Amino acid sequence: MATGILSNLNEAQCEAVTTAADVVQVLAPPGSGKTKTLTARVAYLLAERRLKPWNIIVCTFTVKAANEMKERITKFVGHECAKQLKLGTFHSVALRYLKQYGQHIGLGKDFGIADSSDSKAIVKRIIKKNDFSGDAGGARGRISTQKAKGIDSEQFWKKAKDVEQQEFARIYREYEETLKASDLLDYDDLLLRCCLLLRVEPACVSNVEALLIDEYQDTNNIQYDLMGLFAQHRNVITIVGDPDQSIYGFRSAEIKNLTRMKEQWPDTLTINLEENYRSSGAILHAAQHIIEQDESRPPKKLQATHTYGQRPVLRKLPSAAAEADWLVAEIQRIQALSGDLLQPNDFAVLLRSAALSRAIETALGREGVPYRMIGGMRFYDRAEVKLLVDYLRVVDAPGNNEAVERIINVPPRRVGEGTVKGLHEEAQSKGVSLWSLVLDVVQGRCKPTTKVTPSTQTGLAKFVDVILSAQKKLASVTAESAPLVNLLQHLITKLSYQDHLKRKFPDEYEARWTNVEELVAQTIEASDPERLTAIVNDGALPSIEGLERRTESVAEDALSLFLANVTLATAGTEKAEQDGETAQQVTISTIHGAKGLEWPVVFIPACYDGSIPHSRADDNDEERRLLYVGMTRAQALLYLSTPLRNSQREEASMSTFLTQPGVAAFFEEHGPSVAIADVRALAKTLRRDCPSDTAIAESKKTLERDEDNYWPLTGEEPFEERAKWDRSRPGDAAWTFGNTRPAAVFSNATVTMQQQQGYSTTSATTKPGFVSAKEQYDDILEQQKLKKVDERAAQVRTASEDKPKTRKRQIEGQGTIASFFAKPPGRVGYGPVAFGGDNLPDATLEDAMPSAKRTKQPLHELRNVNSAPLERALVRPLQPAYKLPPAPLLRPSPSSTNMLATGTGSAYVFLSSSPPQPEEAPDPETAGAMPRSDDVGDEKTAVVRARPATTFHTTSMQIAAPQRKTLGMRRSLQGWNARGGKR
DNA sequence: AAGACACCTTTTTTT
DNA sequence: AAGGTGTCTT
Ligand SMILES: Nc1ncnc2c1ncn2[C@@H]1O[C@H](COP(=O)(O)OP(=O)(O)OP(=O)(O)O)[C@@H](O)[C@H]1O
Repeated sequence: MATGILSNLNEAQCEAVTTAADVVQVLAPPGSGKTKTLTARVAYLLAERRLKPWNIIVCTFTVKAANEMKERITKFVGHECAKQLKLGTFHSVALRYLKQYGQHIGLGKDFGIADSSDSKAIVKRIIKKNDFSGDAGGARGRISTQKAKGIDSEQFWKKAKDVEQQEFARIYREYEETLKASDLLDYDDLLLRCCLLLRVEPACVSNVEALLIDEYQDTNNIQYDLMGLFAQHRNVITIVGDPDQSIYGFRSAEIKNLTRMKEQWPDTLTINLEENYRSSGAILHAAQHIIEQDESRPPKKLQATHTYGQRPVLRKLPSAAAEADWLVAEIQRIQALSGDLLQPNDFAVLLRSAALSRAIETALGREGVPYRMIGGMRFYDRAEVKLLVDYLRVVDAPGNNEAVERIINVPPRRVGEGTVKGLHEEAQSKGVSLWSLVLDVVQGRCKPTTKVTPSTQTGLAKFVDVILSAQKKLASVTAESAPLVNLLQHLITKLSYQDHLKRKFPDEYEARWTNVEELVAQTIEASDPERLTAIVNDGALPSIEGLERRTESVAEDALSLFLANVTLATAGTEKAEQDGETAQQVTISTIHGAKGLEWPVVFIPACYDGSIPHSRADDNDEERRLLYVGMTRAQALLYLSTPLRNSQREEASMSTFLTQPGVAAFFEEHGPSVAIADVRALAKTLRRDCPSDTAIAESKKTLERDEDNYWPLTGEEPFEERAKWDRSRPGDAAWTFGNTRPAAVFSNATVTMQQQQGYSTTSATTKPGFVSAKEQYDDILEQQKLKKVDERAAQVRTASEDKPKTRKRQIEGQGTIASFFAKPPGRVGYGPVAFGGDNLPDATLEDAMPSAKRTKQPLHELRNVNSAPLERALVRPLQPAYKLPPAPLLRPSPSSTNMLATGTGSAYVFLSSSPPQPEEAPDPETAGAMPRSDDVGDEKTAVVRARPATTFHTTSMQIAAPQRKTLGMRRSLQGWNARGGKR
């Protein structure tokens, strides 16, 4: 057993895993196998030391890290054992203790968790009420900082010196009172109360035999205390961390906790790992050089185990849109030149902030590259989903004033701001909850001092009815009958939620509704009795003799369990992640979200001042570490880039971290030429089989351009800007080049360009290279124009022709020329693209898509993904659904759950970027290029056909009848619709 | 007093 | 794109 655990570890790692020392710190740079060591130690403790899984606590800082950890441990010890570990984020572990032992500190069982919007709303109201200045977000952050320091509102109140501090002290105090009144704990409270509990009742953790913590550099002081308390009986602690990767200072992470730990446990064994198993030498060198700009940092050894490899790329592009186009073209180029050694899964785009994803998503979408988005706006934070969740929260715990306030007038019930404010204050002064006051008012038990007009009274009555009937529903239903789904369906009906969404989001109703469907699907999964029982049982802390413990019941606690998971962002993520890994898709993530993960190819776009380092960041060193973390995610290829103008078209200059003297020497100015030898090296680094030379040559042929030489290295616009002046074009407004996306021109062209002879990478850095490229460009332009005329003639009518909307789009640069060309069969995209608005009025839709209804080819044959969800798509009506289709949603049997589950991943692909689409121009030539149905699912035969992209941009979503969309997929769909819909 | 509509700014990172 | 603000109508 032990040999299995230790077989892939080096000496230092082995020592860390097997050491008899109680307290162990593993301090090591990125990619040195820290997480691997930690998981191996868990396995070792279980197998060799015979610890019981339920006596081991494993803590991480993010949900994703927790899932990743669980997966890795499962590989060692199997699911049966792994699931019994007390493994999770600090917050979720703390929550378990509070749920089960909270009574020892006077905490009821039914407390809720305040999410950030609750907290912010509370603070905002307090500020407004008291006429204080300052922003709610800032005050909220300050409260959190104080809590992390262990200073409660009373302490702060006492030591507040100046007026400003007193003002804040008041906000802090009222905030705490408000939480208490609603029986809510905020994120920090979960940790604080858990600390309190473990101090008051140490027996709670008397069973704990070992504690392990990943990414320890991210601990804040409460978490530090919690660590000591969890381990207080046996003091067996293993932590791994890297001070250079500390990127959570904004939530009070203290790197000092490393030394503090050594002081508290003087026998701490510190082990350093120095070998990097992840990245090529070139990437490590560059990353190392950047982190060493921080002069306060002690020098460290970092030994590459891989070859030097390709130097990372530092690229300048004219605009954010151009950057995105270049990036996508590089993904396609590298995949092709690697002979499909690299697949979409192997690429990641890492961003400083989630909002930067828009340009990238647009470009990926246009090229039909499937992707998934991690981080950013969460599924449960979307307005249409959050509202329903808030209803559920009120049904679960009507004392939650915050949630009541948010839903009391949505949909509009003529209960306005003034009334709510009045009632809220009245309730507060009476010492009752808003809900019970409203209930009394409606049921005539109490006349409010607040003026309530008759129509408002009616509105309140409606509201009360919704909640009461829902509560009844919940109570009357047994665990076996999927209480959550029934409850949610009840609410949706009772609220006429479809109509509400239609009114509120006329342009993007479909997308919003799809999210509601997704929520319903999530609750199906969450209320699967087997699953619930498993969660309750495995989540339960072991019972300890002589210690009173509250247990959870599947029937009664399904709702609150689900809601807690929603707030802690745990709900649905595990499944979504598994699905995300099986489907072939490019990952887009924030850098924070990417910590601990790795990909063969990593892009970090938008490396400009203001983004990295962020303009609002107050610790530049942390920003630098963030860049370092991003860079060290890459195994084989790393691309940094910056647009010279950001998405708001303001001038942007390259990040100061990248303009320091000496940095340039570590980078290439453009993407690498990839020769066959490079592919072999790549295969070796990734420990994969190398494709045959012929396979590589074949896939290379599908590329129009096998060098990264389209965009000038200076960051200027490429030639077609000049072409615009040089050439006279027939008077077709749609042909305006404007900001067109030239990359798309090339990758979409049917005309195969002759390979550029003698055009080496080095010459790409010189101007002449571009001149010759221009000639080829002109050539292609000519041919493409001819082809365009042909296509136009062949098509009775192109949808975009008489739509000013599309024309405007084109002028804005949303893929003009590309629209008129067929992609070569075989590669480039991964499936047909369909995008954008499902929001057009039906008439426009039919106008726009005359061919939509003529489609002969079944949709699922058009793409290379799992066909199951597509069949679901076909069952769905073409017109917007006005009813929840009950069939797929109301089968709570395990098989249906599975179906939905697998659907998730693929639907993901499908909705995120490349929904299936009917053939746009059923012309025989392109039809011949269609894949046969038995080709479906084979990556290599992915075939892309002619399509006017602009048309799809605006219409295809409706035809593609969006399926379940999963967590994190978000904006792809929604953002698009929002865009397509306007104007 | 509530709602509908237009117009404005502002958008870090996570539990 | 969502939240705030301001104006007008009901
Ligand atoms: N002894 C080893 N031999 C071969 N490969 C290893 C070894 N140790 C780790 N690796 C590999 O190195 C990669 C990085 O490992 P891991 O994610 O555990 O590193 P890490 O130190 O946790 O990185 P980070 O600090 O970035 O989270 C993984 O692909 C892992 O499989």
